[in-house]
Amino acid sequence: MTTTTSPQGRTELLRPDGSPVRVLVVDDEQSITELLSMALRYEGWRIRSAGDGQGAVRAAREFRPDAVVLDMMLPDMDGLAVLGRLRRELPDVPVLFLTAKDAVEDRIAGLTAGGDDYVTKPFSLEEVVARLRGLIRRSGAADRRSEPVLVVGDLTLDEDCHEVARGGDHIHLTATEFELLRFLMRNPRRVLSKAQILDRVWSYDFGGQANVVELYISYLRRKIDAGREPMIHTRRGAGYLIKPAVS
Amino acid sequence: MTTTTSPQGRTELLRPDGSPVRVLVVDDEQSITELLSMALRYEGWRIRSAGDGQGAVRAAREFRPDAVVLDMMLPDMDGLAVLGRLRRELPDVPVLFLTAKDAVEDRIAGLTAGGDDYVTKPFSLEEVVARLRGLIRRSGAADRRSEPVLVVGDLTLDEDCHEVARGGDHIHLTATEFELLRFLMRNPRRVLSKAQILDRVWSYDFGGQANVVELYISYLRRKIDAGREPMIHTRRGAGYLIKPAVS
DNA sequence: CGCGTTTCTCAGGGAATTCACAGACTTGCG
DNA sequence: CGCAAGTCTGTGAATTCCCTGAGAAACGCG
Repeated sequence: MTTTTSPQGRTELLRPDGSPVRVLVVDDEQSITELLSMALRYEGWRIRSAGDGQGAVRAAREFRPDAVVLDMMLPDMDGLAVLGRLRRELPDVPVLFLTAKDAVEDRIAGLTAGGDDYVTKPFSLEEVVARLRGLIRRSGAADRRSEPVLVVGDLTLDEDCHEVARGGDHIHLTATEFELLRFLMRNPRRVLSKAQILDRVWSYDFGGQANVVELYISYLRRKIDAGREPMIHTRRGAGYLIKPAVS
Repeated sequence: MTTTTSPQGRTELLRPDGSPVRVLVVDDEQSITELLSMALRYEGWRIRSAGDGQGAVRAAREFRPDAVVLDMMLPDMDGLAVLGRLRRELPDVPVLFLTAKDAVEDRIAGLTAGGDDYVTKPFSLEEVVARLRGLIRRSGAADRRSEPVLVVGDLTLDEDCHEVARGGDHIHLTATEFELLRFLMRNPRRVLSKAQILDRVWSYDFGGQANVVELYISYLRRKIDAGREPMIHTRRGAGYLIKPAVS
């Protein structure tokens, strides 16, 4: 796969032949498949969705996806059975498991040994997209040149090892801070509204106050902009944006 | 999509084949659909409107719009249900949600996640048009060349990062000032009456004095024309216009 | 289980923004 | 020249928006 720059200025993954990456989404809750389809389409990927094991296998056969998002709780088949059938259709395709938080983690842990990955419900879209990008990038067909490091000015964020540094100084971020910064850095120089940020960085069932965003922006500023030329800017009444400090 | 310049000097979005962009407007208040239809037609777009979920789905099927404006409060169906049905008809079409101001915190969750956007009622037409243009521009079908930067003389306005500069000097504007300037710059060399400006830049339920326009023009002049060749001109008894300073 | 870390709510304070009002000024015209 | 309509802008009040400290609750790890 190679990367190109979309009209939005974001980089998207492509297959070696230049066609878009194909992702199959399998979940029985339609609201989830819709949410995921929408978000993944926006990444520039081609999406097919299925609501049960039967449909998943059928879709796998004819759609030939490059990656699969698979809920482990399906109505008609055991998750493992579905996985087995999928594997027979698509031996080398990476799978991102969706699982309930309290589900037996060791069983999943065993499954991910082959290079697959998983996220727990309720997830944030940034998380799903990031893991999927990682899986696709690392899967055999992926172009190795596609970079896992985001750079804006002297600020760098490594999606692989979850490390952030500004001007050489390493910066420790919590999980939420990291995701927020990643979202900002994947959309440099663009104003992002608090609603957009909330929808993307917080999990889909978050029902809290929108001012967590303000709070976490404030945390990020303390760690990233402290004593330096600020990179995170407020556009009053519109949102926030990150851009290189031109000074 | 490509951009062309109309005889009046405005740039409009077009589809790749040169036909006008199609937008579906869904709202149960007829006054709103009429207001929006009128404003969006003026952008050179082809408009269809629907007053309920049923009609929206039907219209989506046969009209095949490039974007949808969707009120989340419809009489016959839940907004999310309508959204789901629309998504099945038009998987890749961006949606601009209309929502009551106090409902924002409620359940916008996930709505803007796919690159969609929303505005709160009461909205200003400039806001709706601008967001819609943004959505259409960023949607897959958009022409890569369509620029998010307005230029008049040495004055530039970037709609993505909400930045304005004249002759290289960065200028800070408030939200209202920004929208007013955007409206002026999208209609360069054309006289805009105070009534037009009020209808376009202020929200449709604004009940104040008409001289806010004068006030904000005065603010803009202080920031943009201060100590330079003026670009904002008064046509006494007619309105205002912006044009490059020829000096 | 216990402790440190992380996430999030709440509320106060401060600053920016919006807008009304009123008086000064400008322009066109009789 | 003087008037009237139209326009400009200083002042100030109300409001909105944003930032951040403090602390409660949830989490994670040994």
